[in-house]
Amino acid sequence: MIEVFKKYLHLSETDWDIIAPVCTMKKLRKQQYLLQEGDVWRYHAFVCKGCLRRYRIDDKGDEHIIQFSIENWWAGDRESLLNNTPSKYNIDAIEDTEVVLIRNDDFNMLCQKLPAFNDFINNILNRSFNASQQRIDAAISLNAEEKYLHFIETFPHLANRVPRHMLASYLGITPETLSRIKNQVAKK
Amino acid sequence: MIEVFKKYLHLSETDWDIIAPVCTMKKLRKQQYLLQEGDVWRYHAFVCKGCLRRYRIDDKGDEHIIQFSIENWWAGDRESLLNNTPSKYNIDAIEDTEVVLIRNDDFNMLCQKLPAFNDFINNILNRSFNASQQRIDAAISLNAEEKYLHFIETFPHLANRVPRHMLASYLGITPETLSRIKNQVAKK
DNA sequence: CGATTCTTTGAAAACAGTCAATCTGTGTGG
DNA sequence: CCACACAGATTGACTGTTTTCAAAGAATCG
Repeated sequence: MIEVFKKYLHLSETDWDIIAPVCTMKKLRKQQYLLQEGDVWRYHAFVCKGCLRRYRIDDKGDEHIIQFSIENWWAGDRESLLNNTPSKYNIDAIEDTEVVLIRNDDFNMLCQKLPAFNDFINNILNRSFNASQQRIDAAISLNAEEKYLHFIETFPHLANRVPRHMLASYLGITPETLSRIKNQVAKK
Repeated sequence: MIEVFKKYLHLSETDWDIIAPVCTMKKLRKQQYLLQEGDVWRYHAFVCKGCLRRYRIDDKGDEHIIQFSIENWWAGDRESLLNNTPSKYNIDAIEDTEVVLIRNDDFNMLCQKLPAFNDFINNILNRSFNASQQRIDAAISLNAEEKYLHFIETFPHLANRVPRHMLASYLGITPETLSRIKNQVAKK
């Protein structure tokens, strides 16, 4: 559980004495919500095991997946967290999942007290930022087939782990199109 | 020039005594490059006046605009900056533009010495991050017409300021499609 | 004013989406 | 443990949207 967290974030034991008390372990069953549209998100969530998805439901009732979060990544809704506004997203578990939750004020305290923690977090933020820039690039530059190929190249592990219709939603194409593309690609 | 920078970032005069020496003013003519593909980006650039675009050129020679930066926003390539790698982007001026440049090490020094500066930067980063999340959402959820409407709603000022073919590139559609959509929308 | 670049328009082709039917696999309850 | 139900995946035929290519108009800049 929290061992995973520890393993990933290399800090001294005394640092951990500060971190541990503000951490809450949460287990999610497949399909279970971590956040529902309309609620305000107040945490930072570190995924120790499993896989989460963050998605929006549009006027027509269609789901659009903004993000997948697997082990060793963070999940949540920064927008809701920072602005104290109701979230427009849902977050739920694609697999049985375990997360560490840290309340926002505790989190800020950790960033202030522990420079190593702060650096760690900044590093993650920067990588996330770069990742979203690349996703924008892919979304505006590539056609459906290229988007699929780009995805399996960038996240080879995820492609088999995520249900196809969710992958389609993430890529911004229909499940039917994705299915046809997969066939087409397989033939080559 | 730097007055604009001052006006936007509210700090004491003694703080400014620290900031001013590490700032370089740079004027760019329309069309002039701030960064070219292959170069390593080593600065943080604050736009005082004008408008920049960051774009990538794909294998077919087509441009894809990742970002516009207008007054009071930052520009640059974080990926190149943080990883010390050659940039895959070009940045150039859409209008005559004035930017303040701060070298990365100076910038980090400012963040450390001046908490107010650090907060200011973090705030910008967070807002940029949220903006890119929303752009991803739009890119995967909307059709061409909706993308256009979403843009002029989100950035009403920019729509008239940016050449159409660049707006098309930013939205991930062709100039022809954008032209037709505009007509169609105007009729309603 | 002339040249270049940008924008618009039209027609055809390529692409992706929709709808409906079938197939597959998984899990649940009898 | 089997059979059934259900959700997800695939396939086909069709529709609609977007791109492509080519040409003609506008706008801009030297």
